[in-house]
Amino acid sequence: MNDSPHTAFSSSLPPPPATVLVAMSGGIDSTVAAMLLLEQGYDLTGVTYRVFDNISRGCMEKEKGCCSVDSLFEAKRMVEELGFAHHILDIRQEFKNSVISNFIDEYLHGRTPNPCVLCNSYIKWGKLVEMADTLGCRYIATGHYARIGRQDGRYFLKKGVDESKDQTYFLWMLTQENLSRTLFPLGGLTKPEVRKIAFDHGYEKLSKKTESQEICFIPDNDYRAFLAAQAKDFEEWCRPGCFLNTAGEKIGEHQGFPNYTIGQRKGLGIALGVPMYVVAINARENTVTLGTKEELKGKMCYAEQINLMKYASIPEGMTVTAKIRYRNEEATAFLFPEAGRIRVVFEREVNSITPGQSIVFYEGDDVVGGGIIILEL
RNA sequence: UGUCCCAUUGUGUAAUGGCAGCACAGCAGAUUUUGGUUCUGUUAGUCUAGGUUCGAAUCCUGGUGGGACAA
Repeated sequence: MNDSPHTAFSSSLPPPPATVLVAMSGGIDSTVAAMLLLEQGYDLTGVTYRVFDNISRGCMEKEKGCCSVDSLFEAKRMVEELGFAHHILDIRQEFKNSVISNFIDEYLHGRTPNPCVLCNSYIKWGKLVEMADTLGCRYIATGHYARIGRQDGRYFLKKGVDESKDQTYFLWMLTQENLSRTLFPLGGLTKPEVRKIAFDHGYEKLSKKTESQEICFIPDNDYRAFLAAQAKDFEEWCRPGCFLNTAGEKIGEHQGFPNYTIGQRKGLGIALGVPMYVVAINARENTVTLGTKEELKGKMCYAEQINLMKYASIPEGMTVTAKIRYRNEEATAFLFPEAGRIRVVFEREVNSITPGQSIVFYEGDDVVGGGIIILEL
């Protein structure tokens, strides 16, 4: 705690000066990250993505989402003040073809996607590395609250020191190549410390900026309306169907399975005297099964699209703590590698295991790896 | 057609002559770089027309609607 913000991370960084491509969102985190790198003597170039055209969707809400056109100008202005080169990279087409199309496709298959995970891997780091190579930058940097560890020739993520802001859950898909070139200047800092740095540098307004939130390409936060507007033949997919109980009996009518997600309680419009939650979605049958909080619990799942970090392979029965959604407590789990996937058995039952969401495995602060949850083979 | 029973917020239920309450649903806010969860706040009701009473969801009479038994 007595470490100054600067020495807190300098020991793990390569000796400056080195060239760094820093992703600037216009928010406080990436801006402070850039400030810290500058003070360390790095040679910076900034880049801001234009991922989605919010203006064309009639939404000009201020300071909403990391990717609004508004924050784009904010980022450019910041970089000008800090005094290094800045590029705007228009990747709307790639973003639409990867992140958004996957988002829609997952919902139409009855799963619940996590677009941030894909975006980090495909867009943020994918494009960052590409651009760093083009510009001849050795490193890339972002304002995430995460750290990087190294062991036996492998790179892995470590949780940010500020556990309440830890963002490793969204970064499990990063490759060894990604990690080997990444700097996280904020990994050793807490959010209040970051705000103070911004304040001390004279950026009072920035220091009080609210957190970005919601899905960045859905500014009004209504993903159901977004699906209806963007998904091809949505009416074909989204038809009223049966709410079932866990015994398979009809207990009501739903508004189309893509409108629901596992664990959902609000918006069911069904009153049974006790809270009911979505416990299963069957896209093929167009049924949505409801159950009590107790019936929401589960003890195992599979993880696919595995990305390993700390170790090259997972020993049979390895004990880890697993996180099945952001801001959830980790749960002790045992891993059993199978062909192309991992079977995950939880020590105790956990709530609402949701197909499509990420599961991330930890060993203390270290990220062992992660995958996408599926329940049935 | 005869007899009996029932009717309270969107739903299910408490209150037996004395401030209509609870759960679920709904709505709003807080939290949150995904969806959801969670927390806090909140809207809304005595089927209808009369009568008894200081006072009626509650007792009496008619009506309406639903159910059961009888045929």
